[in-house]
Amino acid sequence: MRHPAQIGVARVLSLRTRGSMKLITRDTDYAVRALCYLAKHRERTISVPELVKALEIPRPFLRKILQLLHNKGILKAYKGKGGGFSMAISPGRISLIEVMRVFQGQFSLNECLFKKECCPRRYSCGLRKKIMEIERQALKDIGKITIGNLARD
Amino acid sequence: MRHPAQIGVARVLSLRTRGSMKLITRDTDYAVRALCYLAKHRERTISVPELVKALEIPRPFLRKILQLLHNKGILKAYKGKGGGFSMAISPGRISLIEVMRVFQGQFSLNECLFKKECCPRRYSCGLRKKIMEIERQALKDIGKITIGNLARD
DNA sequence: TCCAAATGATACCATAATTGTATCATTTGT
DNA sequence: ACAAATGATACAATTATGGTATCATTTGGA
Repeated sequence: MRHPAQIGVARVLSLRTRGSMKLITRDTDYAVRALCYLAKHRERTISVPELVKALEIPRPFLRKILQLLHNKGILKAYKGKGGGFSMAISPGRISLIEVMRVFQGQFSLNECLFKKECCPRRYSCGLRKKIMEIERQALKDIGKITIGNLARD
Repeated sequence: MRHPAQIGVARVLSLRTRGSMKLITRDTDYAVRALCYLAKHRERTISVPELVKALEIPRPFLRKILQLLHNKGILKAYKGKGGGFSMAISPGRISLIEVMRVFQGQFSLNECLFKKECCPRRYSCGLRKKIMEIERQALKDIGKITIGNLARD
């Protein structure tokens, strides 16, 4: 009679140890903070130094983030002395999902499933349908969250 | 009169270019494939070589994945000639979420929000609540998908 | 008994993503 | 003219991802 090999005690086999799936990366997070700040002070033009002070985000990183938001048309930018950034769109019309897309790319639950027509794996189409439905719903919900909402606390 | 700086044309500022958020990583995907195969042949013990042939997954990587599934108590392992792996639990009781947790760690939409009590950022509690609700729902849905489901196609 | 075939444990490694820094050019208000 | 701001872009450190490789151990069977 054959018996299964014993299960080891708390031995960590690595292969993803400390990781934890995070849907929102740091740059998205910073971007949201900055956008909220700008949304709360729409009357003024806000400079990077001010944002750095208020939000405690590393300066060069924040600059890059703001530049990208500007290039994407989400912010207006004013160069020169007294310059800075301001919202280019109403905060209520900027959803979290858009910000996520700027910094994290398109959403796709599992790349593997999308390569090759309908995937050579038998199981995948079933999984794909279900997963896509979940994704669709989550996107819809995240889409409802706007900078406007968040800025109002 | 001051006017906003112009928006550049299709200039890519890097800071996440080709990335696309994927919720299911390759090892989870491989694990699911392997589990489905095992689920479909519960009567037998399946060896790595057989799985490699059937699923076209790189051998050493698959071995590591199976070992981890074994250590987590999801698979039974038989050493020695004629050995291999088999399900330790009913496929219907292994949900996708568990497999994801094994390979991708705990789910957490945004780490930043969880560090420091309730976060020094004003906006975050609002965001956190909404995001957590979305997360909760998605987890619930993913939890409903089991290896049993998937193996049945 | 010995060997081949299997897993167990673990160390290593290449590439890409993440999270930044640093620098120089340009614009603009005073 | 100068200082203060953004624009563009190159570089860099750390971690995650997706693997390889190696040696030890177990086990069935000739």
